[in-house]
Amino acid sequence: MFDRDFFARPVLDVARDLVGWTVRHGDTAGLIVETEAYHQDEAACHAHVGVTARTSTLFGPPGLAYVYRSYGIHALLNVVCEPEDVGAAVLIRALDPSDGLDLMRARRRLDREQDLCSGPGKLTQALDVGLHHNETDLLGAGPVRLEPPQGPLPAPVAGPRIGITKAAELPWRFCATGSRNVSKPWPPGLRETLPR
DNA sequence: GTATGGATCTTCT
DNA sequence: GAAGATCCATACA
Repeated sequence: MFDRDFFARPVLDVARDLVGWTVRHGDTAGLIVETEAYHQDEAACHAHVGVTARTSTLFGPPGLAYVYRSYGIHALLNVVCEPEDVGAAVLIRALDPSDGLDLMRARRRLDREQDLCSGPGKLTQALDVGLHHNETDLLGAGPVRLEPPQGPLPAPVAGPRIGITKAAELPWRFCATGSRNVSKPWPPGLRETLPR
């Protein structure tokens, strides 16, 4: 078992350390291979505007899910980080599918493993995560759960975030080396992160 | 292989 | 009324 303090740490550290964890919902699960950090101090974060009906989850207890609709179509899954009253979260951007592949294929109406969870909107569809999971606990009490990695992991690489227009220069995207299931190929000149 | 545009809806102005 | 942390089908090279 792990503790809520893990998620109360700086969001950049949590984003880096979550690479290699497992997200599980029912019979489907996958290994996290890509994350991005968002913090209220930078403009790309929803919490940047302060506490509203939409963003209140981000200021809640660490370890909760923040799920919102993107482009009117997709549900995106985040993990709330930093102490309560600080608006920050880690976006889960891609998984290596590990359990329930056939169920994922049925939900995604696709065959190729590489296409099942290689994007933030894809993985929520594959795992059947929806807006009703917003504010549920990811630490074992809710239907969607995070599980820590079994053994030591290689340090992920860091680079700029994807699909945003504000604060796009910050290198707050973290990616597992060697996975083919990332949402977008890594740019040249990738950087090793500091050891965990 | 890359490029483009449509789908669709919550939130805030 | 516009913007947006996306995905996919289609068009072209």
